[in-house]
Amino acid sequence: MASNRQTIPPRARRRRVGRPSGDDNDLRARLLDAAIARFAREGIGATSLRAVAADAQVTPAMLHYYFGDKAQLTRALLDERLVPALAPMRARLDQVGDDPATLVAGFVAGIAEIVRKHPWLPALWVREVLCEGGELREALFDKAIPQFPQMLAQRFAAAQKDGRLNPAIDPRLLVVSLVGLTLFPAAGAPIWKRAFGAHDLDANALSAHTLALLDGGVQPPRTRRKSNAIRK
Amino acid sequence: MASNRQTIPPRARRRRVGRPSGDDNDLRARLLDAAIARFAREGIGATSLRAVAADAQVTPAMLHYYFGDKAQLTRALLDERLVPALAPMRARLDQVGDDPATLVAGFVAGIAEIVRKHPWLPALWVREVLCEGGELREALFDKAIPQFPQMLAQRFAAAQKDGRLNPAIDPRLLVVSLVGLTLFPAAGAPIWKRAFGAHDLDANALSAHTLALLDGGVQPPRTRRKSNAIRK
DNA sequence: CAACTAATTAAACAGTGAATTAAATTAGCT
DNA sequence: AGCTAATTTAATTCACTGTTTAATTAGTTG
Repeated sequence: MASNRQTIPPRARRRRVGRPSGDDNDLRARLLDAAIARFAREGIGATSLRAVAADAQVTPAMLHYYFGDKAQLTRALLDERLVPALAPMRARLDQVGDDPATLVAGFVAGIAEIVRKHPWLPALWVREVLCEGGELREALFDKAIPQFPQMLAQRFAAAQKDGRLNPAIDPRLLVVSLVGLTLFPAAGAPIWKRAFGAHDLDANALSAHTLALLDGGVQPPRTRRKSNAIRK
Repeated sequence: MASNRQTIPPRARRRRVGRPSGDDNDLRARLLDAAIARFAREGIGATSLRAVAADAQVTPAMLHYYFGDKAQLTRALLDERLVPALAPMRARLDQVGDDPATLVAGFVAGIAEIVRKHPWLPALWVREVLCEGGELREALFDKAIPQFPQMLAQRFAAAQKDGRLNPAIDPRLLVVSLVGLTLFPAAGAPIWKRAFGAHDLDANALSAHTLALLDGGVQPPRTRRKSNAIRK
């Protein structure tokens, strides 16, 4: 809403009409970058192609030239940005063994790496996957993470059968909890950093905390067996 | 009191013009209900007053009559729905003591109760508080939860000093983790229920799982201290 | 160097649906 | 009978949106 007054074009940064000279050969990638940044910040539905074009200092017609229409742009974003961003996680989890502790550690580290490399991802995930009616939810169900959560849950369940996982937790919900302890804090970082004034907490601190919580829970090592405040 | 609520007269889908007969005196509350449901499903920005009015089987002009404009409707929603919905949590946490275990259990139970009573809340929270640019974020910072997270974090920090909290976790991030383990799974329930086909998992199962995870972490009780001797 | 192709902007097109307001209509209350 | 409260109808106002066509310029090639 606020950034849409372009009737007076800034004289400085204005391209001449016609084919430009020089090497602007990765413009398509720049358009994708601009689009994904806007989509993450405002949501796909609320983002106009004009805004994306303005961010990339280009006219809306360029988006049509490179992508056709908005749906195809979104699809390109999914295929060329989101799916590749998530891909390393699968490889990583295939490498670590079947032990729950290493699986969990691998997941936490994997999300941390993804978030570090693609800062737009948590917000986009929340908006377009977590929210009902998000435009990427169905697509991700179909192609990106076909049976990824199920695979994780099954490995947890197998470990639980072998007595290598806390028997009181649910293997499927553990996957949900892992997302809630990694992607969710990443998406909410602006909030809690401000709420706590916690500018000393970086990604490493978050990972360490999360791993400690997942490893031992809230109680201190000593009183684990004696204090049965939450014992069924 | 509830004589003429949502029981639509089968013949008259459309109301007649002019003041209606009978006691339709809780219409304002019904408008708020319709609005909050839409806002949670589609987001405030994407919801038209027309849609809200249609849901309540009323014309858009009624919304103007009762609330003025959209901003005032949103404000009313915040004051009369969201804040009261969150209020019991504070009372609950004042009752349980300062022990981290009871605090955590109280928080989990408190969120579960809120979600049960107000099913729209998780989605609305995600959309309008968690997402950047959410229309309720600033308002909540100002009035609803003024120092609520800080208070929790301080109580955790104090307990940690006394050795009653796992020293490897961060008291502030523990608050974040708690939200990620409760509100987030509630908001994402449609996703994971579908992903896992987990229709056997209800709110109780979720609470039990979460408490178990927070209490002991992922590892089974016996093998906690880096032992690979699997005791059965 | 002429012709063709690629990249780009400018400007128009064709809708859409939004919030809000004014006025008319009906019911209840004194 | 008349005032007030609660509704709907219909009009007003208008900001944008995605998309397309045509013009313009730069490289490329024969």
